[in-house]
Amino acid sequence: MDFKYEAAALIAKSADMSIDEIIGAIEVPANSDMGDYAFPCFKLAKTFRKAPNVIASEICHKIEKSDCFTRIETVAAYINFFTDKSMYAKSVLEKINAEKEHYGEMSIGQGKTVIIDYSSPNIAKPFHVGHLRSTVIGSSLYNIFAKLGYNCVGVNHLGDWGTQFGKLIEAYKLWGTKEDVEEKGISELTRIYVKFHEEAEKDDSLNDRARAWFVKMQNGDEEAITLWKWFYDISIKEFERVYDKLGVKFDYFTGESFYNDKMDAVVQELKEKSLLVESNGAMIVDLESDTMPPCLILRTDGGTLYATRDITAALYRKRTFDFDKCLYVTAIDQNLHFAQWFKVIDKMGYEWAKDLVHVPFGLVSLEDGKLSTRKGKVVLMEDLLNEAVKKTTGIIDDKNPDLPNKETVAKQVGIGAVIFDDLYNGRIKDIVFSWDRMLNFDGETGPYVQYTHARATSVLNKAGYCDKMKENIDYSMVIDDASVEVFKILALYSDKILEAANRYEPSVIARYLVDVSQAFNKFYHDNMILTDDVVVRNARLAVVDAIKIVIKSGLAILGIDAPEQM
RNA sequence: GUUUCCGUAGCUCAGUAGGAUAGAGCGACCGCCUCCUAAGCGGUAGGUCGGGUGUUCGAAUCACCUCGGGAACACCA
Repeated sequence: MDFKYEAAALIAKSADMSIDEIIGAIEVPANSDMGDYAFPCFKLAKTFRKAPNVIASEICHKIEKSDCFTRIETVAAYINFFTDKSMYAKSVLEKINAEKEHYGEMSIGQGKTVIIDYSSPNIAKPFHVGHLRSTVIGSSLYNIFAKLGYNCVGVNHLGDWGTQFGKLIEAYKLWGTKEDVEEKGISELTRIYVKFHEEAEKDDSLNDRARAWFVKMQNGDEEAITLWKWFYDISIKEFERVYDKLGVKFDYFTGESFYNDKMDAVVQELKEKSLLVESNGAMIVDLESDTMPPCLILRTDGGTLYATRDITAALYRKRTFDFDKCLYVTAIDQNLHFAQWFKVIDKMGYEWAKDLVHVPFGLVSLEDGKLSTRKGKVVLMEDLLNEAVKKTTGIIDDKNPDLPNKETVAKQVGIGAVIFDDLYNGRIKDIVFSWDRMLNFDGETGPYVQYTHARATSVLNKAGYCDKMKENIDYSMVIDDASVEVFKILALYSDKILEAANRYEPSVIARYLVDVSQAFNKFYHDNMILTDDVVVRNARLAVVDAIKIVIKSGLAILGIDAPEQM
């Protein structure tokens, strides 16, 4: 039973309109004194040529009786519906109990593919807090679209090709040793990379030698490729360690190098379509008629660029996966870049250019300014995660010293806190990294949601909750305000997933989980669950069980574990 | 200069396909564990929704202007 749909159907019949015209306008009033669902009649004023409040009362008069609602009344231009509380409780709880972890899933994405390009760090550079956003936002979008039934393809478009590797090879030849690189990994590669830039300031010939190395790489020179592959493997090993901690997965690690041998054909295609023009020695696609700066395709020396590789990758992905959407989760400062090459795809005559979506997020900076690998001004991802786990361990020792699996829980909670913090606010917001905020576990945080889940689990365990208790539940036992508030929120789950997908905004889910948690904690506070009255007890346990299912499911969407105890 | 993003409580932010008295959390102050996990719950204090004009029955939400902050803008990614 869908109460919102039922309300829309009643209005539609009474006003002689279609349900589709009505249902989008149905609201859930902020204050339950005004009902559980409401329909504002202002918009009908023009069609009916009457005052909104007159329309409201006329429609209201004609509405037929329904078992779903105990009361339907008019307040000014609003028609307010008061649900039959126990029927409402029954419909929400039975649905969740029947669907379990599949509750909230939809099939609108059935047979469609969405590619999500996320994380995509540069090889040979440290994985720092600036990389967290793309990683967790993309990973969460993957889960969100999967809930809608889409076939999701997660791609880590590694920055693993380009002149920077020529620089690295030259730097290694000059100042590096096999032992140091093997022992210290990326930090050693970073050291010699930074040194290269310092030295190149004084001696420009270093840059020439670096470019020469890159040309060798492109031509498959054995020494160059061996070194490159070595740096690549070292980096991937460190990245994998971070991904494991974060619980993030990818279907493909096809980075930029993957497209090295596929770009010639694209350049050729651009030429054939007369889009490529020469400008100051470089080859560009002119976008003046689209009020954008030109898109650079080939450098003066014939080398490819970022845009060349992205265009090539998009064509490859369309051919290989025939996607319905391809999402690029990158920082907002790349806005122009994406707008430019999306336009180039469009100019090439591909109608699917409209399916390419840049999902931008705000910049991360430190309290004293920008993150900078070269200046050593970074907070490493591993340090952050370790610190969060350490802090959590301390809290557990303090609050729940006898907790079993302490280490596992500390990881789940500490890392959950970091992920949740990133996903809680709108992705477009800039973030100033703060240890204090990151390690605060009170209020609207991951640990708060996890704690709520642990509390719910604890009650269920104490009750020895089992299938037998789910039989013959008397839903009239859970019609108090706190319970009804819980049902209203639980009923919104699939709407929220859909909204999160439409807006490419995981924060919709994160905020929803806080709403669920707040509703539960109020319910928990107001209602003694484990009472002697078995009828009341079983009804309340059903509420707790439903909440547990939804919180666990929602946290999973964000990529966060839901410990049973903490 | 052009383009673009942002501006809501002391701080961090929700709320923007226009709708019933602008919401949380943190911080501050005051309460609540002989009762299911106090990483919790309740309460108090705190707001010219940057400013202006317009559209509308109705604007934090839309349009135009303006102020303030960030970012991008040719051979890096």
